Amino acid sequence: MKTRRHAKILELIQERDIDTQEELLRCLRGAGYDVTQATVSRDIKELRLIKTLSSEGRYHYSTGQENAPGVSTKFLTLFADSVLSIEAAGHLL
Amino acid sequence: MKTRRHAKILELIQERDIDTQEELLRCLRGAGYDVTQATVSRDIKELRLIKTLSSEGRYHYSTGQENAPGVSTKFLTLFADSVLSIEAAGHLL
DNA sequence: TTTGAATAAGAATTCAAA
DNA sequence: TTTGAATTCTTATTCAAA
Repeated sequence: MKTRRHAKILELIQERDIDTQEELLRCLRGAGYDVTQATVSRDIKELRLIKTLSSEGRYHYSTGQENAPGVSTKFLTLFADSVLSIEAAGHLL
Repeated sequence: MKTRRHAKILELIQERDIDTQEELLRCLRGAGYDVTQATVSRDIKELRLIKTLSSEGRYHYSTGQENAPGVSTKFLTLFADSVLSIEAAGHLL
């Protein structure tokens, strides 16, 4: 469960600008992850996300290393979906 | 004045682990910079410092790019001292 | 182990002022 | 422009619980 959520978080912060944990929380909930800010804070720590300053002078979350956009995002999405499938099919394995 | 303080901040966060702005504030005051947390917050933003997770799992401030240690720190110190000298000699120029 | 509720701790911003 | 005081906002942690 946590793994899937982590993948989703990485996906989210690459898709759009997430300024606060509250904002991330709303997005997660929109995606069906019903957690609280405390969990988001822990997730951010575990994922080693950082709050950086955008070119417009606003803070937002990002992974430290800039990864080639597109490819990694797609991989993450794929990964998240895979885990979802495995979990969904889990009882058949 | 701000420039000197900025240089000092960069020096400080490379010398030791600074976990919070309050801690940085104390160090700055120890170095003779009598400012408040509001100013430190702004300085951090202007310097684009980020809060990263150390290997021990603790948060601390750092510049984003890891720069070769030693050289840059010395340069910064030198720079800070230079500015100090210029300011001290300012009325003679 | 992972989580939430509540709280504490930390950081950003506002508003005034010099 | 830069700053501080006060405030608000944001985030980390504690403590209990499942």
